[in-house]
Amino acid sequence: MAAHDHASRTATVPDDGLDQRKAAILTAVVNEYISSAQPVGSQHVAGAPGVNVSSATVRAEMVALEGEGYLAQPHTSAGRIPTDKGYRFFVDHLTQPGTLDAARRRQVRDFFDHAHGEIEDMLERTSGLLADLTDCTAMVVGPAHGPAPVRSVQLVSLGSRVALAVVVLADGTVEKHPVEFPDDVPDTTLATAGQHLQGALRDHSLDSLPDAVGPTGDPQVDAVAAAGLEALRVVSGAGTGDQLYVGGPSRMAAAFDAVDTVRSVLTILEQQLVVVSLLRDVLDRGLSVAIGTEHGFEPLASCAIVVVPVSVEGGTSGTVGLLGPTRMNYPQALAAAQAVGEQLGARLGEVARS
Amino acid sequence: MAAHDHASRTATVPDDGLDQRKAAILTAVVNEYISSAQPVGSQHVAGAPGVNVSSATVRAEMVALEGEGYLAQPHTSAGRIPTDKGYRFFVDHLTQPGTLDAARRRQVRDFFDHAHGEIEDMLERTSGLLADLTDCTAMVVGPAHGPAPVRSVQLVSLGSRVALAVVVLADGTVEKHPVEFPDDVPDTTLATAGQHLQGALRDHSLDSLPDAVGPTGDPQVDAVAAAGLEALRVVSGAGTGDQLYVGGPSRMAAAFDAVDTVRSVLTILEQQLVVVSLLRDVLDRGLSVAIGTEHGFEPLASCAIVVVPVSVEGGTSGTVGLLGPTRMNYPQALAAAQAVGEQLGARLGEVARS
DNA sequence: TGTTGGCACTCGAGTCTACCGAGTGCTGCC
DNA sequence: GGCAGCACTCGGTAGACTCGAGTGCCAACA
Repeated sequence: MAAHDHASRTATVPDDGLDQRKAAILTAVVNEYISSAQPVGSQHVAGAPGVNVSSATVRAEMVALEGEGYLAQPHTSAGRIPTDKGYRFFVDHLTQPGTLDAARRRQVRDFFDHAHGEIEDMLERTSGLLADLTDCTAMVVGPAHGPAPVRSVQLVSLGSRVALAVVVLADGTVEKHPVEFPDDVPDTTLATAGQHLQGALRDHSLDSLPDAVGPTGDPQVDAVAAAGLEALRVVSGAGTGDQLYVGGPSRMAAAFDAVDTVRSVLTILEQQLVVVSLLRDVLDRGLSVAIGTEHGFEPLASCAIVVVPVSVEGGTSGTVGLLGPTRMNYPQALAAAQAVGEQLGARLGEVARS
Repeated sequence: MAAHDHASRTATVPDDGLDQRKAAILTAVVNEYISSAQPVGSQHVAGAPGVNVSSATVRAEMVALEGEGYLAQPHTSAGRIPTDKGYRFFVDHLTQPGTLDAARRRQVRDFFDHAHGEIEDMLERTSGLLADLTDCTAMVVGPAHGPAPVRSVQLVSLGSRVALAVVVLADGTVEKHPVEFPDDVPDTTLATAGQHLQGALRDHSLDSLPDAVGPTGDPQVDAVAAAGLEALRVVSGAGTGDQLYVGGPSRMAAAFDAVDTVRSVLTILEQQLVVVSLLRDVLDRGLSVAIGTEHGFEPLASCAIVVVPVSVEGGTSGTVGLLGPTRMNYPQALAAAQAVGEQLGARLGEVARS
């Protein structure tokens, strides 16, 4: 109780803070538990740098930390493990911005130096990179191309009554959707309608498509153009810009030893929509790390999520995320996600700007 | 030994065969083991349909089957489990072509009735369907569009020195690749070069691109066109046609209880190239089922693979496959894969033909 | 001669016990 | 307030034991 009083009344940092020694102890417990996955005993902590007191004192402090909810004991006579609140404090106050080690920094640089080809490929490979860097499952959400202006619209005939509406956006993405016609459409009509659409839509964004394109005088062309516009509207609604790329889901199998946990986490990861909205949710709440139940998504209660927005040209679009057990290496994960997110944004910006 | 002589000398089916009773016993063991995942004892088998003998007789036959390599015993005083050879015989001789049950058949029909939109989406969702049908991990390899003729080529400007080469193929797929130029290229030059390429390449396939397109008289246009052609060559080489879609990898976590096995299998599944060539390998060897070590790929020794080629318009391109534990439900898996493969082929054919 | 009931045997799985030791909470001394 | 000392707790491991499903063998039988 003395310890408790000390913490709540005379702590160095008044309110949500812990005095320096408690902080050092919490840090030691978190670090040790992250690397060993075993409950941490007072002896180990006493030997840690920054904690120059005996194990007995550490024990007393640990009792206090447990009372305040930062640590938990799986059972009496076991060491302590951090609670979600403990991790939260660690992430918020005990870990400096942190940078990647040299090897990883080079790996990121090399990757983006050699990144080329289609944007989708690059996002996919980026998720692999991030998984490699952190040993967590990585999630990359492609930039929503809402604001990207249309560069080209084309109707390509695939058959007498089927065409493909192909639209190229300024960010280098290509969207397409099949269009079916009730009657045969001659190639010339298709081409004319395509050009008409292109003229009308160029530099619009998919988010702000006009309700209709002006008449051309030829009713058949108008009909075809209207059908094409409809297809583009579908594309814009489907929002393939929110495409999710998951890298290294197998890492989740290494993170847990209960096969049930693994299965349920993998099941979640298969649901793009769920994952994307989960990431958005976390970001919307202004967090970059969601630990345990903080994201309010029960099935991932034993996981932590790291999210970093990708900003392209000032605006933010796209997300880079990491999923791992709550005892993940937060500093490293954050640093890696930030580095990759930054580089990715720069790279995407290049394409858009060039 | 009497039993053994009986089997090897006087069996009804002379060579690779088993007499009817042994076959019935093997069938019972396989079926029981598939559904229970527990070693099967002689009593259970004696009660199975088609086996009207006592457990003692079953035991004698089991000894023979074990001697011939169809069954194995995890340890003395445990029941028998089928060996890879046992599964093989079961698949080859003891299971009739088999059809899907009504509910699943309807599920497949409904799916393809409502399948629409982009081909990639459909393939992705098809893998999900197949996983749902079989409770295995499904693999769908997109049709290589080697033979599909080019319907449209376009160079779209993304910046003064960057364009996107976009090619639409008759099968409804769209490929693209960025093209960079050493100098600024005016839009008109780009458009002219694009049209020139389109004229020269239309109805070629990506597999048989010409070495060069004829000169236009304008050297800058020629240079741009050559760069565009080069980009298309990259696209053709990259062969996104062999794109792999993996559905329901989480099912592998339910199939094994060793988390290590799960992890290594998932790691394999993340390597597109490995999986695609594995499937191709199995098909090339004329198999539709590869059990255990038959595929010669060590890390998947405890898995079985079911492969069905997808034939579009007579020719075969694309593959659907299933990955599960060796004790998977082969008849159902085969039936589902065949049904889905067939429907998928028909659907892809429709697009190509229409 | 093939089939069967009977029987002794095997061995994994589960239960119980004892023990070890890492770790705790407490207490009294400095 | 910090610390050494100490009794205590309790999970994990190892060994003894039991249980029972399942086996292999054998003698009897149709």
